Amino acid sequence: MSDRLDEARSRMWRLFRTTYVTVTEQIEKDLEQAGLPPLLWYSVLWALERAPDHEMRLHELAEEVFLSRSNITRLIDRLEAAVLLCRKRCPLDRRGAYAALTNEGLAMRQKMWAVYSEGIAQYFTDHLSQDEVQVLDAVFDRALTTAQKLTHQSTAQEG
Amino acid sequence: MSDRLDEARSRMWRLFRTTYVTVTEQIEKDLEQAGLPPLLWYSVLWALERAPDHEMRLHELAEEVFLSRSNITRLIDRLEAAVLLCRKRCPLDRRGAYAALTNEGLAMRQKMWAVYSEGIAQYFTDHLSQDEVQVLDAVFDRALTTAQKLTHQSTAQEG
DNA sequence: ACGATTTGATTGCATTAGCAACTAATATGT
DNA sequence: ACATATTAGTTGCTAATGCAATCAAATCGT
Repeated sequence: MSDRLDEARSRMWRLFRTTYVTVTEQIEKDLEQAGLPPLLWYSVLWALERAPDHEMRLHELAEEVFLSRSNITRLIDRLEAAVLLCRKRCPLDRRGAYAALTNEGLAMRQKMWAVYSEGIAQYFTDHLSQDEVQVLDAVFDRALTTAQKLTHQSTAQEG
Repeated sequence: MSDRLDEARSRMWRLFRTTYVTVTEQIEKDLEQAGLPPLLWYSVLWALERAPDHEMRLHELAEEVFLSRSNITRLIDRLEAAVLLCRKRCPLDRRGAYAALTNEGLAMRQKMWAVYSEGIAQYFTDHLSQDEVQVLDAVFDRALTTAQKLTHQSTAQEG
């Protein structure tokens, strides 16, 4: 199995990982310093903003932001308490609930994006050529597609 | 500020982030399924294995694995309880402590690497050409260097 | 040399995370 | 149609995280 992963690839993986953590951590600090909520909140707000009618079912959100069910409940609690979204009953499935973006949530996402995008640029993408961006895009797109295929495959086998 | 980050770059960032989370999460699951500890433990063991005499000061480790001081204390507690490392007094600085890798820790890292490397390959690097690996390596290396420079700069200003 | 500051590690406390158990509602299989 | 299984969401419990406070030891300034 160590044959599959040559020196260059494992080195690259290490850099990948470190870059992710470093950049993300720095952005989190910038957000906090600006008195804004963490990146996770941004992910939720952004997912809702893209969704039709600015609302999503909780389990869809959980999948979108890679969180467990129980955790999404509590996260939505906090966002609701901050009036960035509100819960709505689902008429078609009376078990279910929607999380719906509020105007405050919309405004908050924009405020966060100012800091967030600045961080992405400053700590990462400013130093990339157009060609490099292209390569990274292609690579991640491919990796994601296959990784997700494998993931669903294995979960299907389990159940 | 949105000028600095064009469509291609922000899309690429989103893919970068999602790829990292997806691949990492899948590897964590594989480790757990194999009855092995999480990736964080691996990072510690691997850092120690590379270090001279297989031992490092706690604060060095904290920096290496991006954890707060208090957290590294508790993490080392757990690893010590699992006999994968042991604390050693530092003769030069009597405040300080070393974490020193044990034989069990060495063996554990190797066992984990079998699963870990398999995951890296399967979910990510198998689908990359040599050229792509080269580009990613260069890009991350550059990003890391500048991000770390900026980070230390800002913390220096603060203090 | 000695008081003031900084640094290394640990502990207390509050927040956040995941797993498992639970409730309610829907889907399925005969 | 009715018992069974699945799915959606919430809640209880435990583990893990970060910040602030603490304690001990080293360093700095004079």
